Amino acid sequence: MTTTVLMIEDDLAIVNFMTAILQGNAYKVLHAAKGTEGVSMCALWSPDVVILDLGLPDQDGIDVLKNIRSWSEVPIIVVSARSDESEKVLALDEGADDYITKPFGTSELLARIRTALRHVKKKEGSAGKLSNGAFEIDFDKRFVQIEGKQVHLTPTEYKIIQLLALNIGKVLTHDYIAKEVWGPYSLENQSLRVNMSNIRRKIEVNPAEPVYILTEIGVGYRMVEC
Amino acid sequence: MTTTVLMIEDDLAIVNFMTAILQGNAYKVLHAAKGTEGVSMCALWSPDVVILDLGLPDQDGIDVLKNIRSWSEVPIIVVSARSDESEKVLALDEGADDYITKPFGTSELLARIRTALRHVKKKEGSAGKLSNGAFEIDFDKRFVQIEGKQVHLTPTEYKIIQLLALNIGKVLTHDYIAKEVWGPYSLENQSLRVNMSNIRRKIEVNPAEPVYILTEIGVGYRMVEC
DNA sequence: ATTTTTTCTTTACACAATCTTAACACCACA
DNA sequence: TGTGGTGTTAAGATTGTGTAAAGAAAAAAT
Repeated sequence: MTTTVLMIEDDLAIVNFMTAILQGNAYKVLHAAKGTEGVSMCALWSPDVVILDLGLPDQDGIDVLKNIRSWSEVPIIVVSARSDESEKVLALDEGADDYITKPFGTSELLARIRTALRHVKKKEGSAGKLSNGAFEIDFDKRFVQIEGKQVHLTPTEYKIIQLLALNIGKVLTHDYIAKEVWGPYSLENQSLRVNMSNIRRKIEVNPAEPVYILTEIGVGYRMVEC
Repeated sequence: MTTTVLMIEDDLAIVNFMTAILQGNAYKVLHAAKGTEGVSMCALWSPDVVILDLGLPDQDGIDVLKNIRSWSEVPIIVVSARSDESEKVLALDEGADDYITKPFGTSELLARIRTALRHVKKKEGSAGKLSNGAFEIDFDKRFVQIEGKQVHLTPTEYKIIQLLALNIGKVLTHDYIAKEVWGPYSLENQSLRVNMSNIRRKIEVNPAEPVYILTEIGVGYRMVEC
């Protein structure tokens, strides 16, 4: 389970330098040079942490911050050459988890990344496996079994079922699931219905009377405990 | 629900200044001048956030940090006059949630406090549970049980029952419930009566003699505490 | 580079759940 | 015996959901 860092930064010198450092510390590094590109990469790859430079050429960095924060809770560390207090306050209040002023030491950045990651790790709780009656899911191996037999799920189906399993017992709204799975792109979420139907055909004995994933009409879906 | 800040700081000038600022922003402020005192006050008062100055006279600030972190997950914002990178890294890795170097602006500190508080809020979830005799409602999971058995509620029914549960013991007027559930459009609400009847059929043993939700004739409805 | 396979999205429609409205029964009380 | 407030039931209208199928897009294989 490698940790992925998305760097949204236009200065190539910094990018190359930081990429080397991060890779040397066993992080996988993604890079976007523009804000718009950064937003879509964030949706596509779901990184574990985002490093955002506010001094981007194409778009106000704060807008990128707001955009990502509107549909994702990924930790965002803002990096800026400006040390105005007003900008710091703005960034932090718009949802940034940290704000570092250039120039900064690499070991400090690494430490702040570790700090940001601590927060999400705690939330996710225990990874590993979950067994719930005849239903089993292994998050590490990306593996779903039903009554001992493996079922094959497409990437989208797996994302959905993983989300429900990580929040077992809780009702997740259509909106929330859609944002987590598809990112900021507002598809008129019939895809979710179709996917759920396909999932049920694969994991339920009788898809018309589901046992594992129930519908809360008008609200969303819930994976039942036990 | 006031938010409490514990300041562990020996410089009285800073303490007085910061206390004024924090109180001006509706925080309740506790203060400890020594590390040992800080640890015990933290245990005693369970503040929502700790501001820790590393330059304490009696004890190494890092030890205070380690101590608190060994038994509490309260957000700790470290403040220091030293800007060594090594100290920052050490503090962050020992569990500090942030590190600010003196001198810093008050609005930045306030923003960082808000950021730290966001994290715990997220982790705590929203509301929690309420159990009232054989009646149980879990707001987080959107789950209602009566005598251990789950009852299925429609969206409207759930909104109503949630409203009553959140104001348990209080009488809520027809008008108030209608506005909360259906918005400002004042429909001549027979729907509320119908919904209440349906709710009672689901949660009461004998709907004709309700136990959980009582009618206050001419006024509204009330969920009784039991 | 081209074909084959898989996956994703959209459309359409049947069916089920929910909401609203209306009609009426009931009870307390004057 | 009315009257006002309330509870219950039923029916149509509305909205939400599940499923199948087909074309588009992406990934894998040749």
